[in-house]
Amino acid sequence: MKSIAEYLNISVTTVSRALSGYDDVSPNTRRQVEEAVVTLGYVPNLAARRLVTGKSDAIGILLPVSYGDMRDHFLSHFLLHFGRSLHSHNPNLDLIVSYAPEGEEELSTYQRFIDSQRVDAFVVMRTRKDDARVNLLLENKVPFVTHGRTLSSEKHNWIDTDAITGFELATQSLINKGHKNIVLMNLPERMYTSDLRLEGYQKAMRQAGLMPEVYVTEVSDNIPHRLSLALLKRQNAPTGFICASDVIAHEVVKAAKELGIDPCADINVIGCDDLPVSTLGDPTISTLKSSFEDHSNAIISILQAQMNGHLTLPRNKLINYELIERQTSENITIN
Amino acid sequence: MKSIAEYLNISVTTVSRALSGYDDVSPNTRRQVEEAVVTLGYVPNLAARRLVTGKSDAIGILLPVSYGDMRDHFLSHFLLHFGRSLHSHNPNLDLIVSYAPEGEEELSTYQRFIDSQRVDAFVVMRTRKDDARVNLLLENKVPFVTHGRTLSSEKHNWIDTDAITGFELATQSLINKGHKNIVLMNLPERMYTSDLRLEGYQKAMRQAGLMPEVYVTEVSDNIPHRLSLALLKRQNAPTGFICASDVIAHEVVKAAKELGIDPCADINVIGCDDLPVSTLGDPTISTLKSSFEDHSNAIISILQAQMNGHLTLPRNKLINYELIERQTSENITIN
DNA sequence: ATATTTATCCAAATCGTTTTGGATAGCTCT
DNA sequence: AGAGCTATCCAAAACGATTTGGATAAATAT
Repeated sequence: MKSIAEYLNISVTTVSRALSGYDDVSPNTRRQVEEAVVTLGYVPNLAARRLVTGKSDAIGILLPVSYGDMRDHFLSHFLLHFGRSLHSHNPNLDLIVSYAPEGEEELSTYQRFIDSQRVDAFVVMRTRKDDARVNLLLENKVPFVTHGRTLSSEKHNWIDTDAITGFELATQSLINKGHKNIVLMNLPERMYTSDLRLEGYQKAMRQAGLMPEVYVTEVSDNIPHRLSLALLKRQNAPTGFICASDVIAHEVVKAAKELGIDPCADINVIGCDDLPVSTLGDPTISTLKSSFEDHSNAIISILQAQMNGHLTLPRNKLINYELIERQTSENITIN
Repeated sequence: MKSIAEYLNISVTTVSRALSGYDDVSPNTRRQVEEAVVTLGYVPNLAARRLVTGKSDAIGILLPVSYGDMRDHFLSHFLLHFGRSLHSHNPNLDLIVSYAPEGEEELSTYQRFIDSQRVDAFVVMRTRKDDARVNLLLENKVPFVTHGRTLSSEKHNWIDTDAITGFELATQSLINKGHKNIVLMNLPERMYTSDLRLEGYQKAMRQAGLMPEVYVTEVSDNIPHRLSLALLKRQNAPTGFICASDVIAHEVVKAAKELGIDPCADINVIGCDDLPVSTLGDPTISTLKSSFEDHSNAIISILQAQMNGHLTLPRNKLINYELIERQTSENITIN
């Protein structure tokens, strides 16, 4: 920048103001500066800019994955999509990815990030009902959006899938096919979304005068598999399975096949998230899909509004689920 | 930092030197400074530090994914693992993720990153045989490691899977089972790794006096599926399939099932990368696995050595493939 | 003709560190 | 006692941008 100033015999101030679009620089000099930028190949030094402005032009995302979760499907795909959206939206915004698994060091990791002003804003994934990260960020007055609601949603920005409507829809669709015995295989209640999914499921069941039956399982390892086997083997086995993740749905299908039960003709299974596993497997698995694109765009637009100070009240956005019917919810006959 | 200096009645210089571990500060003052850091809750301002040192304490990874690849399995999982390894190795190193799909803007994106000194080093994914990114980074003297070799590998740091040995091993294992008719379903030759995989396959086939037969396909959509159908339907159909990706292997299995061919008893299929798809499907798919952990650690250790200036000559590391035998390479009888 | 406004420019301060190049005082050694 | 060390400290100059608070000259208004 100094070299541009010398090259054009003007002051550094003017160069800076010309490039920042101030209106107290003549059209003529502005043009000259712009030309000089090209010929001299000037690229601003981010550290200097960040030092003086106090902004880092970066978004942080502290992944809540510990070692056991490393095959997490949702997060890794979401990350890829979010990064791409952010980049296409504003290539000058950096995405800084780091790790803060739920537990002891989670909050201190956030605190370090905040204190060092590494990022201007956060995206908080996998929100819990009562989420300490939210309080920490609110106290520090750092812009952020959560992916998922919390019990104090009215105090912060969030986006979320419309889990109630989505799971009501899915349950409804199985009810319409004549299923009487429909179970919900839900994720742990720690996450708020589990409550909402449960609510949607219960709503549909209640309306149809059916008895809700709910199980809670982690996505990992063989818990969902063992649970599926037990359910399918029992006397009055359920014929409809609403699953909080495609991975769980996949386990139900696998268990059914092991027991000689046709996962399409004898039972129906609906998963959630439209992960690759739901189309790659045989049979293909019906699922509740919400667009990563929509998630990312919603987050980014809220974030930008807040970073520009346009936001006084918290904003939020519900993303619709769409029921994708695949082989595991083909028509069947219930006796 | 100024507040610490005032608090202890010493100079800012001394505070800085105390914290940076210089030996011209007395043990006593050093202790006092350290205590003051805690009581005053001091956290260094990264922008200021970066401005003066010229280092950014960040690693950049510019993902070569365009919209069609968004379901890329390898990259998204690799990213998650690499990030975690980097973080556990040095939590103060940021990982900056951005996007530079192969094409027009690829190099200019790299150039912008280099010029703005956003990162100290790059990880370059999906290397091509003749990779312009490598030249650009070499010219700019920026530390980097490629994930995959190039034709000018001797000039830069790289890590790679030992594709020759791995694919030789996989091919060998099918030969040992009695297969005569083994095809390689390879990825496009643009990437160097395709050549090496081919070489390993050919080596094993030559040694056994068998005729190599190679097809090239992208991972995407229905190309591998159509190819599989055509191969399985023909007169003298192959019984062994070595696939450059689990996704391709999965398509072979799917095509076989569609044609009433048992993907375990009638043919054998071996994939590559040990992606979730290979264990989630039915049948489970045999695969060549290399540990993400090993990849990440190798990259990080080379990167750190180079960033510390310890490196004069380029370094590299070959990661072994391990053949994971699953249902698609169970014993079969070849007529 | 003088006062006021407008359009354009810039010197200097600032952001919070690190680094440079001594300064000082107390010891040790002849 | 004076020279040479050693241990400890620090003032000031960077780093490269933005922002503040005018300065200047030309145009306009009174």
